[in-house]
Amino acid sequence: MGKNITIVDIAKKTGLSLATVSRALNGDDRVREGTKQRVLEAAGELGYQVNNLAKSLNSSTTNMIGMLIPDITTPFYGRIFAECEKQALRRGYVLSFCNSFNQLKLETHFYSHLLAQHACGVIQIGGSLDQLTIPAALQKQIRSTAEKIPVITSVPVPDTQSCCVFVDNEKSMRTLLEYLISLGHRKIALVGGRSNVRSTIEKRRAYGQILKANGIRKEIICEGNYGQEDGYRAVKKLFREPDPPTAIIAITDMCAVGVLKGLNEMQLQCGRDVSVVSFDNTYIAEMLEPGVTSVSTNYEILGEKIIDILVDMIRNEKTEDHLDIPVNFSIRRSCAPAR
Amino acid sequence: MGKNITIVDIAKKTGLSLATVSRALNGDDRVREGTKQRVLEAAGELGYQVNNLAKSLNSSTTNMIGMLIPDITTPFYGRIFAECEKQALRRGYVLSFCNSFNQLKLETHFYSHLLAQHACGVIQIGGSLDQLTIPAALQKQIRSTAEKIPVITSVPVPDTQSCCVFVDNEKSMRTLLEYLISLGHRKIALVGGRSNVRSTIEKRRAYGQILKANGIRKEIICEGNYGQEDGYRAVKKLFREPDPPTAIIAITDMCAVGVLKGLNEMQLQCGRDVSVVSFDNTYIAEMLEPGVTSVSTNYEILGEKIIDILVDMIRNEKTEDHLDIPVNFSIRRSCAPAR
DNA sequence: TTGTATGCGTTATCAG
DNA sequence: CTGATAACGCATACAA
Repeated sequence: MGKNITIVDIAKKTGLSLATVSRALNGDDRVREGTKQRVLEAAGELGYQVNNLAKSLNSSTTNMIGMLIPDITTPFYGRIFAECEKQALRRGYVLSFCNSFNQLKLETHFYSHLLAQHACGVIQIGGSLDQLTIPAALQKQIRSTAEKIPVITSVPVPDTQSCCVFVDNEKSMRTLLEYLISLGHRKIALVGGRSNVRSTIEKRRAYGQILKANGIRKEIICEGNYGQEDGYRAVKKLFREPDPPTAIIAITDMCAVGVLKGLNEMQLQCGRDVSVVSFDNTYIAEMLEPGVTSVSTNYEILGEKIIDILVDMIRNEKTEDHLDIPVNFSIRRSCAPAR
Repeated sequence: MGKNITIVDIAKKTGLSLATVSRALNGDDRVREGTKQRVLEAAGELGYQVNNLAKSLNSSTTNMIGMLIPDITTPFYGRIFAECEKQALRRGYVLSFCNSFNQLKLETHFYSHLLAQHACGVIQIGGSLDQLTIPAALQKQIRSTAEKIPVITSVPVPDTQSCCVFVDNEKSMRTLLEYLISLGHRKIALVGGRSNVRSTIEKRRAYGQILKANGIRKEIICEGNYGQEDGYRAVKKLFREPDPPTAIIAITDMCAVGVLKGLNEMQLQCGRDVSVVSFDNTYIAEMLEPGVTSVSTNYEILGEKIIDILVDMIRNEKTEDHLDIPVNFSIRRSCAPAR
């Protein structure tokens, strides 16, 4: 590993000063075209590589945005990440990313890391943030981080300058329910989801309100988690009891997978005997047989909004206070009129 | 945004010198326990945050490893990434990651970025690397990068110091084929995959050799891509012709999804009329109905090896030259004896 | 248009 | 054990 090549070397080689070389390299106007060429040429010959560390240290600013997500192997979060990355690149920023796996320690650690690296902004989606009461340690970390750099969270954090880009769970739930009700369903179960997770709570609240508004008394809620097993277990239970639902709302696409497995085992046909819909509208919903009708926020727009707002904050510009992200609703073959 | 708090501030507050503060902060032995406490306390009170930029600039070393992957939203690459991240964190390194989307420009750009950030190592899996002849621009970039920092690739790059951690496609194919043959199948189709992708070429070569070794003449190869549509299309075509296969090997789990859809439409039952297996063994294979028998390298071990070797290279230690990563074979309900 | 000198926050070297 | 000072590579205010 030979010595690093720096602008000093270029200066020597060209006989110019550091300042001129620096300016030429950064496309400063006030440098003669000829000199600029000389510098660029010398840089190429020497195999010069900028050192962003020095650059950032000097300017005390980077183009790195941190992104904290529970689990990127999940199609839902994976998609959100990919959209954010795309937008960030477009705006000249780089995303530095970390799986939190819902571990508080990893989360707070990542915030410190970002601060140490002088990231120019942070995005956290889900994780411990989703708990009904955000852990004090995380709250504190976010608070102190937000004093230095812009922070965007998927859930509002009290007493903080962080900005919340929220997903409208009420609207999604309304979309699903109105669809099912329009098909004549009145016994509709909501399957999966923990009662200490904010988004689930919001969905359940909307579920209750909308049912009531439509004159439906019966709420069927199956507590669980967000995976395949949870949908499976719920179905098994629901259809062993008398008066089972005619339609099922799965809390995630993965949960719907289990629902379909369960129905299948019980010789019930999805899309004929029982209607199934789900949240998240990832490729999983499309992949199933039959394809499952599913709803989510529009991922492209979500990613765009998140990055737009963050970049606005970074550049100290005005930023939208209200945002209305449209819903992505795909009707597939998993539903039929109630009989 | 108030002024940054640095060790200078701590030095002032404690009346110590910069050097001592620095040492105390880094847990240097040769500093009195009492002073250390004073420093730590002051740091806490001031809300001091290390500046890794300065640190790295000075030591000209970071703990950041770059990882370049085609598309992280894919369960296959997502899993590999997650395993690498886990191992990297365990070893005290941070992964900086970029989706290449198979775009040459993004790839070379990412290499420059990593060099500029003084990453301590790079991992590239797939992408343009998978093309039969690696694009010259990428090859050049890898070559010059590998002169400065360790590089690990999923495919050997000629004339380079980069290290290749390869996946044994032959072994995987053998596992699948021997299983099918042991069930009595002799008309086995290989569905999906482009003929200019190295891993596919390797799989096809193994497919041909193993069939021949078992006295099977007939090779049925359906060119395509790696998605759902490709499996679907292939099945439609295969079963419209006379003498269709009794077993299908899908080039990926996603491809198997399409295969199942196609069979379903043609009233053929997977796991009874036709046997289906696939590569990658991601949760997709498990999710399908019926679950699809699938094979892959062991992801945990792959991630571990990759990071172990890279870290060895970073620390200039000896590194394994040969690595034998075991195969992950899950038998599910998608196969039956040939009739 | 170009050059000089200084600082960004740390660590390392050399002296006490 | 502790302190002063010089790097690390770059950008910029100020001077020419």
